[in-house]
Amino acid sequence: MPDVKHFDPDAVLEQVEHLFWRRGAATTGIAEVVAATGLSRSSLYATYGGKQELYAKALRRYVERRSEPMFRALAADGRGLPAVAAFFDALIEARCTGEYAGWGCMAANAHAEPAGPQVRDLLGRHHGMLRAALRAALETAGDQLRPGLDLDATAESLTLLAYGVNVRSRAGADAAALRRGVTAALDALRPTAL
Amino acid sequence: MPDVKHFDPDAVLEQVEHLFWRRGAATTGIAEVVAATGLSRSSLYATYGGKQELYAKALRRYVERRSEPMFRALAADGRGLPAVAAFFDALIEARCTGEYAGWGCMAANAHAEPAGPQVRDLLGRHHGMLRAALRAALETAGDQLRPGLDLDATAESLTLLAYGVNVRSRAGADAAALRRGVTAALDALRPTAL
DNA sequence: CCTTTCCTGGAATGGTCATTCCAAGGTAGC
DNA sequence: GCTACCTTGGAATGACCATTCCAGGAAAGG
Repeated sequence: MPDVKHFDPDAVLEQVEHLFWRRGAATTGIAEVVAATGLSRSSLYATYGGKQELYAKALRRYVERRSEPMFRALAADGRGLPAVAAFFDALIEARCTGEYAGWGCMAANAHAEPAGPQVRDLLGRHHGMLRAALRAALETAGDQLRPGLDLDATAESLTLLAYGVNVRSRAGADAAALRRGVTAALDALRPTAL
Repeated sequence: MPDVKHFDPDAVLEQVEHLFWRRGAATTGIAEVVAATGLSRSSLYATYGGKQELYAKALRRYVERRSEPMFRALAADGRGLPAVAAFFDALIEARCTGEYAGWGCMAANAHAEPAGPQVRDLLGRHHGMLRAALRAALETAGDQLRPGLDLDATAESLTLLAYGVNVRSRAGADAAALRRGVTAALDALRPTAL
């Protein structure tokens, strides 16, 4: 009983993820998925279900395998503000140079198109985990931060900043400009130098 | 020679703008545009061109008639930080309550889909004008700001923040949370109270 | 080595897409 | 009131969409 697949489902899903990430869900046809993966239509449908499910699975892979590892590293990094700065540096680097430049963040992109409950859950989870990671990083910042700062609200503002970076990077925003904006936001959190 | 149209082209374009704004370009069919406007296909094509041109015209209307008036008001308001706070309050109010709640910003949404040169120009213009307006407002803030602040970089960071608000509001983000995030970002710009 | 079982590939299908075309209708000038 | 012209509405068109189906094939158990 060869109930083993003749291909690696996760490797294929990664190619699908790349396709939906770059092109979006609505404008990407199954024919393109077939061409990109080399699989046949029937194998795709049998393995992953229809297009909506396929997109949801690809987005899930993106969130779990790409976003959340970065969020976990940020939350575990105990350095405080330098950790936050490193996170944003890595984000801008990933968004503006290399293989995925100009693709933006797949989760941020997904906000623009009509989404089913699965996708909506993933977007809420993405936002919640980023916010929690930033909050955790800020908690370790101690006196790197100006006194009296509301950590919850600050984490929320940095989360929104990250979404802004993601969106604008898709329009080919200048990496240096993004870095300046992020640096300004982080510098404002520091105590006033005397 | 009745070269007058039997309808108001701008009123129709506003309905089209609403449709594309809410539903996105790729997922909206011409049939829906016909149903929403009451016009016939031939009138639409004769007046506005094909779907791409129609979308570009609708986005142009959005930028010129909705975004830029707010940007101009922000740039002309001489109050400094309160002007910026009022701008963000109005933004969140518009994004989370009333007729357009959950629609996000049409220009921010447009980042997610493949765009022709016209659309790309409009997105650059949108970002540039918002950034310039924030910069102008910050210039009038005087000692409401902590000393030594880089106004260019701060304007960029607030621009990114606004895009973040726009994106997240499309996923039904809580208005109060957005307000807290914005407030934290603005508070960080103020001089430290002693 | 043969049978059984499930996966695979390509063709087939009904629906929807953007776009075009043509006859009908209404208005301005004469 | 008549003619000429432009706009309109609805039907027609060809391409592409997501999805399904069926025959062929490869691998494991006996």
